[in-house]
Parts: sequence; structure tokens; C-alpha cells
Amino acid sequence: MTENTELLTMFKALADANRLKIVGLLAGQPYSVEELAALLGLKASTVSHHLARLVKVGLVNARAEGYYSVYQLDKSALETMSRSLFSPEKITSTAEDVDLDAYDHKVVADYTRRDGSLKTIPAQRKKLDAVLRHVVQAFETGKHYNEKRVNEILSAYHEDTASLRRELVGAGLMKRERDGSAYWRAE
Amino acid sequence: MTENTELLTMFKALADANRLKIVGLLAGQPYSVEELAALLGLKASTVSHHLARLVKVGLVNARAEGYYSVYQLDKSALETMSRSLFSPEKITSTAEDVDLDAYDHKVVADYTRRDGSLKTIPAQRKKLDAVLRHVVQAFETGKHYNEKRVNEILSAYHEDTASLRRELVGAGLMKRERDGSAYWRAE
DNA sequence: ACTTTATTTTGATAAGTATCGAATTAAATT
DNA sequence: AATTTAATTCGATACTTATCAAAATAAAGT
Repeated sequence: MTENTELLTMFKALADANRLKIVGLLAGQPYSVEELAALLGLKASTVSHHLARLVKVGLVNARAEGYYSVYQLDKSALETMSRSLFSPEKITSTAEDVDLDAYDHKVVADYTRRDGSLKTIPAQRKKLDAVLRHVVQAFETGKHYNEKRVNEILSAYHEDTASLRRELVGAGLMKRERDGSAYWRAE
Repeated sequence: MTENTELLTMFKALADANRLKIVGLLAGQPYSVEELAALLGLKASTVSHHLARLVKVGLVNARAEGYYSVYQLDKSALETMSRSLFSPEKITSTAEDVDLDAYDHKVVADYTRRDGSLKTIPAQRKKLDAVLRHVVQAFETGKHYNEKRVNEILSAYHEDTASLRRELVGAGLMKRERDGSAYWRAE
């Protein structure tokens, strides 16, 4: 949540009918709080509140003038924004603090018992893959295992060790010698 | 409220942290409802609701794929929007249904009694102007009045007819002969 | 046809926020 | 200094909406 909050507060600032109208009015000319209140049919306190939010995101600014504080639109800020707001970087940044492994974790959690064994082997590709990525971590990288040892390890997860073994190889998560004499975890 | 509601619904659609994250995630690759729910730590029903709003504004669309309905970002729509959303026309259109005379009306209402007479003559320029624009309507356009008649008409508004008359001329709302023999309403 | 799985819809609830009125602050004229 | 006027702040209320749980759909594999 570095600067994607900037995006969010910006959109929130504009996600109100009256604030949008204020921006539209100020695009034509500067106005005082009192004038805006009369134009919108709102109380001055309400308009003041709206203006404060627009100031906070840098869209408008105020200058004192006689009795009034006159608000005006910062058009350069508006232009800058229209160019940057929807840039690919800004868009993708909104999801940067999302844990991309959360789906795998949830699937694994859904399919495993408290003792770590699998309730069933998922039938669906996506979920099977998630579970396989979990199971393969029981093997050390760079180490070779014979089939008997592989089955022993897999039996902690499910009795159908043959299926698990086959799926692991099929998914490319484990490799094996052509003659089946040895298995190892893919890098 | 023709298409400025489009602007509003668009901003509202993006004015939510989780919907922004969804857009950010879909910018990277398509996802199913279930996956998004796991990634965001939300229930599927909630995500479904968010996606429906994003679909409604045309930012994302869904395609059925096996068990899942896979949602993807409409990047062209995103680009179109980023260009048009902050255009001067769109911005000013948000205020197009605002009654620009509302301020004058309010000022006049504040300063007049039920019988139409003025409580006081406003000291402030802006309000005085608003009241003068109201008072001048008591005169027909294209007709000439002598000073006595002008004062009779103005006396319905305030006893200080001399000030009213002077201000009306000063504001350019009424014209007069150099010798003061006749007054008429400016076009 | 039946079962499983994902999605959507529907209420209900909780969190957020727009609005107002009253009180306070700030600024300018008398 | 005192008074008027505009703006802001504060507290309360009403409205909106994000979220979830449960029920209803939809779709696929058995």
C-alpha cells in the first residue's frame, strides 16, 4: 500500500455526484463555498467538507479573497492525473500487495486433513496442480530417490501413491530416468 | 443527467480497494471467481458482486470455461476511458444540470421580505449585483422612464431609492441621458 | 438422471459516509 | 474593540454499500 492508496483516494474523491458537479463547475470558473452551496442546494458545511476532500487529492486549491475563500480547479493536476491514473504501472500496482500464493494455500488447506494427508486427490486440473506443487516440497531438490522411497514419502499424503507419482511427473514437477530407476525433483 | 452518470458509475466502480485489486490482478492475467476470492481473502459471493459492477461499466468481461467463468480485463476499454474520462467535455458535463441562477435566487430570497421589499441593500459586491439583477426586472426593456417614475418603482424595494438608482446605473444594468432626464433598462 | 462444483442471487448485517445543524474560528468592516 | 459574515469543525443522523451466509442456478462429469 505505497501509492495505490493514492489511486483509491483519488477515485473515492470523484465517486460522489456532488463532488463531481463541483469539479465540473470549477472547470468553468472559480467559486466560493457559499456560491457552490447555493448552486448545488447544499449547506455550506457540506460543501466545505467536499472541497476539503478535493483539496486533499490535489484537484482543487483555495485562495482567500475578501470575505471569501475562493476555490479553483488545478487543471494541470487534472491533466497529469488523466495521463497517469490508468497507466499499466499504476493499474498493476493496485494488486502488488496481494499474496499470489493465496489460491494454492487455500486449495491445499481445503484438501488436507490436520495430519497433512489428503482427503482426496483433486479431479480438477487447477486444484490438482496446486496440491502437487505442495506435495513436491516433500522432496529435496538435487537428491535422487528410488521408486520405493518415493512411494513411502507419498503415502503420507494419499494411499494412491501411484497416481500421485504419475501426476507429479506428468506435471513436470518431478523427473525420472527412462528406465524408472530414479526420481528427482525438478528445479 | 445524460452521460455524466456514466462518469459517476465509473468512478464509483473503481472507488473500492478490492475492486481496484481485482482490476490490477486481471491486468496480469484472467482469473476465475474462486481464484480471485482466495487471492483477496473474500467470499466468492462478494467477489461475484464486485465483478458484476466492473462488468456493468465495461471494464471486464467473462467467458465460460469448463466449471469456471473466467473474467478478464478489457484493456481497450481501459485505454478508451483513460483518454476520455478527464476530457474537458466530460468534466464540464458533470455540472450541466446545475441551475446557474440558483445563487442569485438564493441571495434575492435572503434579502427580500414576503412583500418583495428589501430588508437591506447588500453591502457586498456579489450580493448587491445579484439583487440589482433582480430589481432591474421591474423595468421593461426599450421603455424610457423619468427620474420620478424610476423612484416610484424602486420605492417598492427600498426607501433609499437614490442609492438603488445609482447602483443600477453603476452596474450598467440601467442607462440614462447625460442630463438625467431619462432612464431605461440596458439590453 | 444424479452428484459435485462454481457461480449468482437474495437477505441481513455491519461499516462507511453524505448531510445537516450548532458551535467555533477567521476575516473584514464599522 | 465590536459586529457582521464566511468558512470550518464537530456531533448526530440517515443513507449507502461492502460483506457474508444461505438458497437458488448453472454446468460438467459420473
